[in-house]
Amino acid sequence: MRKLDKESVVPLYYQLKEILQTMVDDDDLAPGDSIPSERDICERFGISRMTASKAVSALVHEGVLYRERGRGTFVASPKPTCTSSCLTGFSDNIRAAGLEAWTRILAFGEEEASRTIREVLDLSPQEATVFNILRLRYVEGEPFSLENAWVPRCRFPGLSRDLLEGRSLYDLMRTDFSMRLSHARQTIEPVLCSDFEAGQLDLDPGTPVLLFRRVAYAEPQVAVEYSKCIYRGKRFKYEIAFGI
Amino acid sequence: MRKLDKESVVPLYYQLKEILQTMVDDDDLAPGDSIPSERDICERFGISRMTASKAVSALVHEGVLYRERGRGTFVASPKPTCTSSCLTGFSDNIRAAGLEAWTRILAFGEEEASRTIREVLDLSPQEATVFNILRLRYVEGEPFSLENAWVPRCRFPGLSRDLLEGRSLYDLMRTDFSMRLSHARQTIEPVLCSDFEAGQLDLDPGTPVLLFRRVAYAEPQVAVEYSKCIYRGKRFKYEIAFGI
DNA sequence: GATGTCATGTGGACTATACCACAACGGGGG
DNA sequence: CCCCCGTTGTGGTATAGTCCACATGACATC
Repeated sequence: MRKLDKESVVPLYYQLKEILQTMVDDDDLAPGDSIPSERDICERFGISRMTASKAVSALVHEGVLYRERGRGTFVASPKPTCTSSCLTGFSDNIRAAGLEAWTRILAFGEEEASRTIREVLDLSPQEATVFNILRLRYVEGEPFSLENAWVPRCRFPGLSRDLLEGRSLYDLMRTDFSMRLSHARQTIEPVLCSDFEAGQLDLDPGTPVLLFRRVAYAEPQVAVEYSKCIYRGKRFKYEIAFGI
Repeated sequence: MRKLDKESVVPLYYQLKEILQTMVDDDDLAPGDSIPSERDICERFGISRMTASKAVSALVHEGVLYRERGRGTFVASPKPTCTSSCLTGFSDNIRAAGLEAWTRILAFGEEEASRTIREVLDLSPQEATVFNILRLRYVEGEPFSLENAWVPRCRFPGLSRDLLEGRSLYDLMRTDFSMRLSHARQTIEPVLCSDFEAGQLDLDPGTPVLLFRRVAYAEPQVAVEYSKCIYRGKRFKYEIAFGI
């Protein structure tokens, strides 16, 4: 057990936090294991409980540990990192709100649909090739959302990066493929952005953002797009009017 | 200046945090303004410095305030709001989905409305008394959301904790006050939950959650409720169907 | 006028202590 | 055998005080 240096300029709680973090990293403590109680820690390291608690709190805040009142503090399971870097969008109505908006295509590829996407888009194995489009959207010159969309190749023959450049995907569906969207279903959930997403959106990694997952339908019940979109939440709020 | 209720189950630091948040929201404090020093706050509210510091820390963590050693604590620049309204049929009714739901009232108080709440609810100074209701909602036995609601006393004479116990606020509005809600406006933003919120919702502090701010209207354009609601995002996703 | 010093006020860190709510456990009584 | 009820240990909150590092402005000195 490492000791604390009470003369150091590094705060005690921070030193203690590093020690605990190391123990978790080194598997001295496995997920689900309890760490020593705060009172134990005080005694072992010769510090006050507030200081011990502060170190533990920091790790709890980072998701390394979790507390249960009356039971103890435990090592959390490693978070399934959301590196899927899947993102999507629905911001056609940004312009309708009178804001300047434009889109940069980061990647445009053709690939075999994963099982999830095949199921969501209801694709048979014969038509399981999809276009995967990763776009970064700007509003008023600021990065706004990172959008990852999949559309079945069979429904959009000849779709290419050049064709999409500078245009809205939905507009293109309408004009070039005579496809009118009828509705969409989407879910919203709050997540912490990954390093990549943070870099693209000009945020600090770990900033809370909104993840929209969407399936868009054309004609009755024909899924034509699946997308996952990360929205900056700190700067933009979504206003929704609804009937009760 | 609102007071703290030392008898409440709501922690003092959390009450103080809400007060400070309100002051920022109400523009009693503009971006760049310094807030009272921690020692000032202690004295004014009759609490210890650790408690004051904890409240300030929470707001610093949320980006509402920032500290500068030796200088003070200041109000951060607000997040620019971008509203994109989409037509949605948003179902507020969990029970309609066939799930068991119940509510625990954590606090029921009567207080003078802050300026923001007065403006939002369109209250004249003569009728600026509001009921403040803090409720924890459970779905299928699990904590689901933490809702802080304000309703004008003048519109709900005789409303009490007992009256609300075990009932839906909206149901009560309808049956006991003959008030029919027409619509509501709300914004969604992703935030990191505080220690208190985490405790109530059985989450780890810092877990990303959804913050819904809502204004509900009865009859054409009469605001009858303002609420801030924290939803667990990890387990429950909001599904929204919308036309394009 | 420029410069250095010092008092003051700020947040940062820490101690020592207290009481509470909750979970787990175990013993005693039905 | 099961259930109730203390006991014990845990984290949650709060108090009252201490010392430190840093920023600022007033003031004295050069």
